[in-house]
Amino acid sequence: MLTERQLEVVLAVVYEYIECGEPAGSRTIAKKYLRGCSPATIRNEMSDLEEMGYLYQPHTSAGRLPTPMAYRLYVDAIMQRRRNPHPGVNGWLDDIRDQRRDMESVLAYASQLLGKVTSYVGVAAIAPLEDVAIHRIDFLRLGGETVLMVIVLNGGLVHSRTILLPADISQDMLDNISRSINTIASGNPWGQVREVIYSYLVQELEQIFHSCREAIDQMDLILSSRKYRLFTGGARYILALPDFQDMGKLKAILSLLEEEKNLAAIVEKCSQKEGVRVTIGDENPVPGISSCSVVTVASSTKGQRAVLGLIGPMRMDYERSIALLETMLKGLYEDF
Amino acid sequence: MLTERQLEVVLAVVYEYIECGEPAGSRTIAKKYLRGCSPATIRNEMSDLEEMGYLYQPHTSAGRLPTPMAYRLYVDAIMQRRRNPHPGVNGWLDDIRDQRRDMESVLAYASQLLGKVTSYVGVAAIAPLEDVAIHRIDFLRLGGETVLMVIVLNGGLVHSRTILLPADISQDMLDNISRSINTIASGNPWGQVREVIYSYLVQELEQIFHSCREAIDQMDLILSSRKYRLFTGGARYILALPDFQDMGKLKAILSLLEEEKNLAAIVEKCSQKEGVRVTIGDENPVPGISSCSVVTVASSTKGQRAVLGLIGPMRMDYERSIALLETMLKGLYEDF
DNA sequence: ATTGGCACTCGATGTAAAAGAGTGCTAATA
DNA sequence: TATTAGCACTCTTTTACATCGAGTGCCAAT
Repeated sequence: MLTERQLEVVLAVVYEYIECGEPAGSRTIAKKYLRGCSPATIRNEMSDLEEMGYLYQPHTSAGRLPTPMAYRLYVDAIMQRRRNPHPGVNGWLDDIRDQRRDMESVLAYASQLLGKVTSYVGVAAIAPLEDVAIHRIDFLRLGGETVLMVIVLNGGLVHSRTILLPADISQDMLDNISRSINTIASGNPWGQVREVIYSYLVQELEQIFHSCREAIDQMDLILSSRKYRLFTGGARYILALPDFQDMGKLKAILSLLEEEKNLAAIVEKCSQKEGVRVTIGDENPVPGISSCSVVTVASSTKGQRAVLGLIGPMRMDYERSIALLETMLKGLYEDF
Repeated sequence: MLTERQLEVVLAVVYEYIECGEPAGSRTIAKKYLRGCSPATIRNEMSDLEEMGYLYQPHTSAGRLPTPMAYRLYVDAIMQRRRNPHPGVNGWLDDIRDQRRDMESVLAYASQLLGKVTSYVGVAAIAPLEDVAIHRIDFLRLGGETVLMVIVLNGGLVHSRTILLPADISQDMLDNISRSINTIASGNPWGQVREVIYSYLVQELEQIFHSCREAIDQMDLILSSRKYRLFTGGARYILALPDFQDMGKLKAILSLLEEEKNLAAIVEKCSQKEGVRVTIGDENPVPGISSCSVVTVASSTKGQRAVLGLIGPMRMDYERSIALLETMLKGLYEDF
């Protein structure tokens, strides 16, 4: 569909706009990217490309801007190419290694780092895989009717949830229950042991079984829904970007970050396949950030699925973002 | 120092500015607040008040704005008065009761609620008191060298931390250690049992003691530092306020929210005494938000110190904010 | 098919005048 | 002596208008 030169022009416009943040004129493109052509030629091509939906003018006397279609073209082109690892990541990873123990704080820190070095919003997320084995389940009486249920999955992911259990079940009884449950569950995925545990609880705790309903429900919630645990960082840095001087956009993105649900939708959508994924503008499942792009990289090992991501303006530096995320996730996986 | 009428004028200017967000002119003040005087009289008073440092003009032909001193006067006046409970809080508390179990999620939700209904930034924090008794300490082997240490305090506060312990200490051994420690610690504050636990670990775990160093360190960190666990919510709503149209201020406040350390400083300072505390502009320990005010209310029970707060522009609605926080904290304490 | 030339468009920038809000001062007043 | 009306003055905001310049579209020449 597109001639060789048209492709060159589109990519040049995208590149130029990502670099400089201003509409690219025919003159600039001719001089910086297609030396063989005159501005007039570029103008003709641009005019055609505008009809085709790749470019548009904010007003008559301005240069051309890329449409989401053009960004898509550009990103697909990048993805074909071989990427170099992002420099500097190793140093940051050393920082992480030095100071952080558990997955939670590693990811929290990683998301902040991502935000800081890119000026976009950093995202990190982790969720258990469907078939992850349970490592152990413990119950700790907090006092009164409340009991803390701690579920540790193989791979080190820890979930804790407060549930209500009758006050007359002592800690010793809880320990016994936990021991029995662990005998059944430990090393197996929830799907395989759910029924067994259920019937164990039914017969063992007959008299108080109705109260255990909630424990089972919560286990289901944690172990079946496989919700992502989300971390974001660096929101403050986007304020410096020219693209977010508009309060409307700013509000949309801050709302997104505060609404766990929407952020989860984005991460979920992006993480369906392994590796890098770029979602441009309207391709995002969340309305309101249709002028933003999301770059994510996902990977699974040891029963967990981890996602690192960056949310930035549509004219974000895709090439660098992708390289950074890939290098970082790879580095993190070497440690954990 | 201030005559009766001067006081009236200052308070009127503050009130007017809080209400309308624009500099108050002599005419307005005379018409809306001091009917007995003419604008010219008010002008004279204002001029004196400006010399005294209570008011200032952004430029010659504008009305007067309150200085932090004036806000202080205004807030002190409010604090003298009896406050009515904030309406609507009971409904929100019902929401919280229905859906949330543990302190963590209650406070997270509360902070979001506070932000949403005021358009300021909501803050919630909780920390153990110095003499809080330990309820129990457990160790859960996560796999490899990592062990999850869970410390439950009387009152329901739960701290967990991943520590490293040699892989050859089995879960059974961990359970034994935990049992012994709990026999010593349960029901007592850390300060009283620290040494006993220390020497127990020394003699019991002689051969691996050096590895337990970290466990003790982490206990100290959690139990002695009594750091606040912080929650913030509603940052997105301040974007709509005219006071935060300025990117500089916005950046300052977002940075504050992302920097746990600074936020902790604010909460700590505000929570030194019981009840309501208002910190205006420069009175805040954190530079950068010198154009903001912080209203907090603190209270201690059951071994915990809880703080609710609002961070808003200096011209925030102090009266409503104070009422809201007081009503809310009181309501939360009835439940927990 | 490409290019140079040129008229045209439209936002950005700058300047000047007018409008409006509010003050400070002075002289009159109670 | 404290208050007030009146008025000149200051400074921002708004509006209008001219200018500039980047960039286009189109046409005729190559």
